[in-house]
Amino acid sequence: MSINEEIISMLKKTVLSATTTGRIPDVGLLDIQIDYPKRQEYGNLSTNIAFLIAKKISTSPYLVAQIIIESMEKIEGLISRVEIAGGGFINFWVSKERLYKVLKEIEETNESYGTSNIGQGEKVLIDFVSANPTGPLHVGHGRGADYGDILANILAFCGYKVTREYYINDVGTQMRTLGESLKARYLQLLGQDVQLPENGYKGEYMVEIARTLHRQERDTCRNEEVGFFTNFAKESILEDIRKTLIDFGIQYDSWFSEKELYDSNQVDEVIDSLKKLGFTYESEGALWLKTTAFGDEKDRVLIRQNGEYTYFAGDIAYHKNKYDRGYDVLINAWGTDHHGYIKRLEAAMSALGYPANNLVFLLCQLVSLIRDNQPVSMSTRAGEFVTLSELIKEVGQDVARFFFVMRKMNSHLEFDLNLAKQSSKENPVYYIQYVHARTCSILSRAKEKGLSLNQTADLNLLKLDEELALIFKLASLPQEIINCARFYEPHGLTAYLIELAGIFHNYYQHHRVISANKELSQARLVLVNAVRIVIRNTLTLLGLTAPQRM
RNA sequence: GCGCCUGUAGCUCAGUGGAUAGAGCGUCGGACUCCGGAUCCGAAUGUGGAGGUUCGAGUCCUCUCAGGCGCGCCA
Repeated sequence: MSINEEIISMLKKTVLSATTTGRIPDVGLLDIQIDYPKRQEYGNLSTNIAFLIAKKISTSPYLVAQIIIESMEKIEGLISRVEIAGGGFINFWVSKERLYKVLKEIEETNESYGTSNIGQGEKVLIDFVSANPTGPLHVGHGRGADYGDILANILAFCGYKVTREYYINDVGTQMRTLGESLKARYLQLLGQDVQLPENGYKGEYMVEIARTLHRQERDTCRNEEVGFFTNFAKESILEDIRKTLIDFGIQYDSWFSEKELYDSNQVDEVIDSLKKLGFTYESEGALWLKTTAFGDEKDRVLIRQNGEYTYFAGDIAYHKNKYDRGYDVLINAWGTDHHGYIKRLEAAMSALGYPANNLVFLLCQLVSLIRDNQPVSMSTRAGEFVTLSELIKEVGQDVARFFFVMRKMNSHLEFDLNLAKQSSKENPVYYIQYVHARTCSILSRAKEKGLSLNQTADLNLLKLDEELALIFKLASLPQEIINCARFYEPHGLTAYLIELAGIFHNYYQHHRVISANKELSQARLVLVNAVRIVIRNTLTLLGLTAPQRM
């Protein structure tokens, strides 16, 4: 049990006993909150429980707090001091013994320190990036990629069974346009005077693909159908996307093709089901789904007048397929430009009788790139966007990943290339990674001097305020991770790392780890090692490297 | 016009309805002959606006102003 859990359990017991002895009336269930106070003189943790109770029974929070403290069912070795402050806050100081236990725990659990089991083995499928295979990933996709991957890491750490999936939109008009564009570029290489189609893909990468095709097949493809070119373009682009994601440190468990949904009749089947359920109708030559019956603004088309299926039709089949594969939670990490699409998909799934509340939509706001205080144009049509792989090349994988996840996903991200690159030494990524390198360096230095990590080190020697604050910060990692998982917000971990790094650097600057005092040195080495483990585990969750040297 | 998101320090942004609103960058001034100076210490500047809810509001509600995105038988 974590310290927070122990305190909550202690408070629950206390309230129960105060109720049974009649000192407090029965107030029912309480949502007890444990806070981290902002000021050191308020202790390590605080609770507002007295305010909650006082409100229900209309009395003074201070009085309630007093009663709670007097009837406190103390847990042995957990708390060293309790105080009332600010008119009703109850502040706790965690005992040294409890903190030393955390150090032991970190050492023993090592790579798995910070894990929890709030997921209880629930199966989660997270669909992220899923950019159309019509061009290279750009910077905006990078944010979604980073976010989805880190979220998957965090959920897995919290006991969920996570699958990362990429949904490939490989049917429809855009695919035809893609094939036509490649064919035009290819024929141009053969010296023919051919124009790109009107909404064709103008990017330079299409010329590259045409060159590759020409290199492989010479002029033998000149009479091939568009479908041939579509396929060739799709495969080369997907290969490029896959490679870019690997360069970014991201591996998918599954690549799911929309085309296969059609080929295996799953789209027709799902439309049949919807028809039988009576949620469809025909109008103006098209087939509509009554999404308004489930709160959508207007009904949506499934099959167009010209007989083609909409993207929506395929997506319903896709989500049905995901449920049928046995996933409990379906997470869709999309760009904010898809938000209008959520209602209709929820409506469709409700119509089919699937639990809509297991559908989770997480929207990443857009990214704008800034260079030399000027916005960088990222128009896809003109083919002048900055690709993700260019960004990785320019600022490095770690910096790119950290910058993407540093902000809340529903705020816009301004990615300042100059800041990320030129002032890289002032960069928070390095600030954090430096802690890792430094701890590694201290440990190896200690080893040279014949001081090794020792199970029997006397941790009681760690009694400086800075040391206890540092350990307490290490102790809060599991809870930090749980909070991130619960709200699907990984950016909290970046803040955690910056704070932890600050505390450590400060400590290091003012106190020697390795000194003439052998016992003290050994105790401090245990602390340093614990910092190393926590930093490394958290960096790993964020998809970042933990360098031993820099 | 309607819907979603965002307005917090000079800039980029944190901030479970809780106590004196915090970081980084930038600016200015300092630090051990020492385990890594990619470090540390110190200084300054504040919630777009108006109401409301309550013991308490950056956080919740209403209105308003400003910016972004979306409102296809595109994907």
